[in-house]
Amino acid sequence: MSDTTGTLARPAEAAAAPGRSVLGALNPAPGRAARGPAAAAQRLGAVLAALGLGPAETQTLERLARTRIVPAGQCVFRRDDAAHALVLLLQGDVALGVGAAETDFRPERLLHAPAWLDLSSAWLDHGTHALDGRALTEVLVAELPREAVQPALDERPGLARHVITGLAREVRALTLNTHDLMHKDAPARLAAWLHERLGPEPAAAGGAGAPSVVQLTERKRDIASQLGITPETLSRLMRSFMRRGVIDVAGYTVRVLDPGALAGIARGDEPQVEPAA
Amino acid sequence: MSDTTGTLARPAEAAAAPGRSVLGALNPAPGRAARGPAAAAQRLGAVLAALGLGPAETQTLERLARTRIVPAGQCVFRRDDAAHALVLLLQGDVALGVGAAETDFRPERLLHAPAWLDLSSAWLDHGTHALDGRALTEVLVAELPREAVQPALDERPGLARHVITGLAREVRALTLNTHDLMHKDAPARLAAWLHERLGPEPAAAGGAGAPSVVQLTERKRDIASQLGITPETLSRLMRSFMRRGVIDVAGYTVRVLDPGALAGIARGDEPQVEPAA
DNA sequence: CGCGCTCTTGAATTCGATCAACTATGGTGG
DNA sequence: CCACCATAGTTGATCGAATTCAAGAGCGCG
Repeated sequence: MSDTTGTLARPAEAAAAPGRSVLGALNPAPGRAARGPAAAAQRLGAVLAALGLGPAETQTLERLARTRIVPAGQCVFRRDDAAHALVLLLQGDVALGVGAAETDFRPERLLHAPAWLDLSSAWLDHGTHALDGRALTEVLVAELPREAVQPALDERPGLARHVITGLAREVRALTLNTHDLMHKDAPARLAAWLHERLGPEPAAAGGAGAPSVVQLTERKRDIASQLGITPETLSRLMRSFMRRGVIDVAGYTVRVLDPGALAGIARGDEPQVEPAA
Repeated sequence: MSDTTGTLARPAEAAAAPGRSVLGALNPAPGRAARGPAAAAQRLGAVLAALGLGPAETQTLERLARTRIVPAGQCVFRRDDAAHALVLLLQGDVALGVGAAETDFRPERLLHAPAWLDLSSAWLDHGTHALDGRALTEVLVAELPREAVQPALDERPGLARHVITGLAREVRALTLNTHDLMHKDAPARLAAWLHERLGPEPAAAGGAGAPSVVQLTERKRDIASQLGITPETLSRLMRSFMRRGVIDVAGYTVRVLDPGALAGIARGDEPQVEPAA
């Protein structure tokens, strides 16, 4: 098949996207969590700051947090576990989804540090985590017990504000996702997913000067799982887009040739015509 | 078809479920919103109290709120409208969904007063409402401008706590909904929906003494839309469940004959066998 | 009564899943 | 070094669930 070859066995960890903005400096040892209490504490402070918290709030939370290392493949938390703490992902990648064993686990969302793993469950009485959290790499997490955060919240308005904003963002993302699942078909969802990871490409004036590239950092089966489709369907869709000249796929590298067409497919208004040739 | 008849044209508004618990007294004039500033203010206070806010928080919010009446069929807010305020539903029913005109509007969630209509969007910078909100009946809403709520939040910890809890509940509901959409088929989703509206029926010892009844208060097409299926499929599923002896449908009244079987279908572990006869 | 609305039922169709090879890659151990 | 195996992805054939299209039935209302 011509030159569609690329590394197949795994998405190259070394090929991770170059760190961007403030968070760039936050990935010192990719794939390996910071070892030792001192390193963990330092990392916690950096992550809290990166999430937009002020120095005072950061210090308050640092005192409450308990950090924990979870080896790759293990569960960070299980759904139906009582959620007594907010969970923050300091380092590594975690999949939120369902499934008993490491096999047959179906990820619904993938998170990369730094990010909140579960900012909501602990606030609900008798709340449990809604999903399993499974470490994809070795992972460093911080847990903030609700009982301890509660009073801190009352004293530090900035903290409450941060929690509210984080939750609001999550509500928005979930609402949009739900909408897509209900009303968009598989091609539209994939196109939207790809288009979203393009970032704001400011209208390259030149022709084929700098085609936008999306590097897939996760296995295709996990991407498919997030989109609510099977790996087979994902593969067929990729090929279909390729035949239409919208993208060019080589292994885990996707070059987007026609962002406009991609957006059209994502909106669902594209008539799905495919050249017979 | 024997006695499956029932009122067809509309779900009888008068047949609304009997008011339950604290909220029973909150529906004085069903179908018609409280008229006049005084009535609106009183209703606002009652709703805030019913939502679990203390007297101090209630008074604070009462001062900030602006109430508004929206006639049936009109939009309470449009998606892509800038969201500058939290929106609270004081009276009436609203559908959250998408669709330009009153026809071809696809509801994704239905809300009955008292409830938060949009507790999240206003917290996001440049935030817009994620969905259209369309009044199904004449509706009374209260809007709490974010700029005004913000400082109140810093002074009254109970307020922040309430917002956080509300958002956390929403995150949980959306997460579970997303999960169902991705992994459950149509019969399972419908069964789960029905089972949820059964309420905690405490194991009726008697035989066919008091079969649990679910009164549908909305059009079946709207129920289907919420479940992400077509009205035709909903109709077929209802009939299928009926043939299996799980439920009995008469117009907008659904009698659940076998809650256990319903739960089984909802879990998806039921082998979908249907008696040939 | 006829019109408009909602729901129902049937037939045809289509999208995506499932099942089953087969290819490509990387790691392991002889 | 190479045979061997495990894993990831691709491709094709087939199946089935749910939508679409089309027609009909029940009910309320002017």
